[in-house]
Amino acid sequence: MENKVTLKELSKILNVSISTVSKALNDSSEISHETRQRVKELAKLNNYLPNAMAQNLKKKSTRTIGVIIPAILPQFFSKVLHGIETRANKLGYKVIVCISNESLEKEKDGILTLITSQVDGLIISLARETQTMGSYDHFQMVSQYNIPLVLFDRVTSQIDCDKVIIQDREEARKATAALFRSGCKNVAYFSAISHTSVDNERKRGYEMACENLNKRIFTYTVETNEDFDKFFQHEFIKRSIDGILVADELTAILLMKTALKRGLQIPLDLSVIGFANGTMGEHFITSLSVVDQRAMDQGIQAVDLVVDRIEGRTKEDPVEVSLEATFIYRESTRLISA
Amino acid sequence: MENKVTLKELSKILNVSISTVSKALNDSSEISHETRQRVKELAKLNNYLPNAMAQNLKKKSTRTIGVIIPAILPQFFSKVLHGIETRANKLGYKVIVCISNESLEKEKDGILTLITSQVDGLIISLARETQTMGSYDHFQMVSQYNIPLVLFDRVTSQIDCDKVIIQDREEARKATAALFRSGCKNVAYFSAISHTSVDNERKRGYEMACENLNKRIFTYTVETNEDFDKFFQHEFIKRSIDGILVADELTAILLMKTALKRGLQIPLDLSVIGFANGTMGEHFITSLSVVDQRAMDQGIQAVDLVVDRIEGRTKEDPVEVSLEATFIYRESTRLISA
DNA sequence: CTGAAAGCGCTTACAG
DNA sequence: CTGAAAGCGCTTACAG
Repeated sequence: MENKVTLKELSKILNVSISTVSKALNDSSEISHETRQRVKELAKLNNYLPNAMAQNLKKKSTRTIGVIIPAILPQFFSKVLHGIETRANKLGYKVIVCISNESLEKEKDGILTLITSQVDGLIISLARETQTMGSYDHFQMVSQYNIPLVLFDRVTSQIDCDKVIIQDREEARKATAALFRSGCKNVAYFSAISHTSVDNERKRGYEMACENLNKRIFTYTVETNEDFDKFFQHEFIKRSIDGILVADELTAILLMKTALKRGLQIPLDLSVIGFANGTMGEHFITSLSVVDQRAMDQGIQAVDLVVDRIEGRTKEDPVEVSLEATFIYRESTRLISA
Repeated sequence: MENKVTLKELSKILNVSISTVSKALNDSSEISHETRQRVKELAKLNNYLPNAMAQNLKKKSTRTIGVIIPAILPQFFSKVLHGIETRANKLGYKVIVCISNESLEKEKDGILTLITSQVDGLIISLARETQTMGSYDHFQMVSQYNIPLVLFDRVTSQIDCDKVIIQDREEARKATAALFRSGCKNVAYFSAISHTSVDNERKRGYEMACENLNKRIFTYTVETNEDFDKFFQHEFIKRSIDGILVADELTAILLMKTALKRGLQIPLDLSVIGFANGTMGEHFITSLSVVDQRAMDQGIQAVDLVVDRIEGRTKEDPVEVSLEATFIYRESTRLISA
């Protein structure tokens, strides 16, 4: 009922000017110690909170970071968001979140909304549709408005900005090689996120490993449960596949589920390695060996990069942070000799 | 480089007043059709975007909803957030997210930050520490500043505001009764979220079911893996427990994992029902029967309630929406006769 | 040490 | 139909 208290009201009560109140609350050395005390007491008494809109308008900084993620349900993205939120808060920044839902249009809207909201910086992982269409015009706004931008995980060389990624290609290559080393004869690649940058990279890494060892390449796009069934009925048998690298966690779990239901033994009949490191893969029986995408670290790094830009600590050239991923050895793979 | 365009600059180029530009962009009927066209064209040409800080300061509305969740990693909360974000966007609101990390202090900070940010409304699920200590003083600020508030899932009768919950007590009672009906002789209650409102309610519902049927009550608080091992070594045998109601998904999974590792059969030797409805329980082998907490719906309802308040569509009295949860029958329970 | 004034970028009565 | 003016709640040179 009593509603917001303003500097003006405090100044009236104390019979001093608004300027004095403002300076006192900001601990300006211009103001006498005694006045500072009086002002602060009254402010606390009235639960005074500044109006950030007014402050920001004046200071031309909102201490807010805008974040656009393609989805929030895959644990990878909620972990990154956790990293972003925690780090941003520690550095005194708020976070406004938009979810693009893998849609180019919603990503565009998100960018406009966030620029309008005067965010000091942006952290974005590209929508699948955006990457499929290769449509990046909407990022011109970002550079025109001179807003520091960090891309993570789903990135593109077509946008000139700071980036955070893991070494997807190299990790996929190593994981594939490890499967062969553990005794697999025919290793396939599964993905439900085709056309994303990370999928391209991982697939390429997989292919490189196969080429190096003169192995045949088998890549599959899977979307529905039937795709899995079909795979096991035909390709799995025909190609004698006994190892699979999977580009995302949920797909890896669905794959293993189908295999187990069909009476296959993991990792004896079929070895599996997944990407990302989620609770689901960790607790599944059999537990999933994974390339840890270091979600939390990606979030933290992205914040550090964007804040460095905002606060002018980075010189001109774009920075690309390529985190070294770690392989987590679990039950879905046979012992791998170093 | 070129940086933000303002009304003033547009007005200079067109040789009209700032007021005219503003009105034209807002499609005011005061302005001639021709001028409107000219203004809009120039605005588009220059990628003009309004400064929301200035607009909000004037209009005293930010069309922003502040959200505080205790955690984001449990899928329940990221699903709710997804519901909130989607619905809020559809209604033209932005979302600022704070994560309290189950800490009272961070919850307080979050509230101050969000009030300072002039959010039009708040959606909060209480931190565990807040509920444990029963410390709700920081909510006085919210009512003093007259900010519409909706509590969801973790709520308290001590705060007078709109609420969204599921009927935790009744659902727990029904689930427990169902376990007995399916043939269980001794049903226990497991929780890793003790002292939260939802835990209290679910425990109470469990107890009611036991009392109704003259069954003994066994409640356990579990935090570590050892707790599970200890349980199976002692209590499980001593009490001949063959059914367990679990207050959260992860605990249910860890419980089943331990049971399966010890060679028990689910649901033959042990039936399990969990709360929340996550991907993990769905895909676990054996899949988990659950009370669906309707995460997405809770988020949507919370937004509707808070927006109704913001836009003055609700009269005085607090509204409590109590969603009917649905039971999802899966493999972790024996067939339950109606 | 204190205060008057200008201004951040908008919107909106009000006058013409 | 257009524009001058006031004001949203702050901050910050500048004067005194």
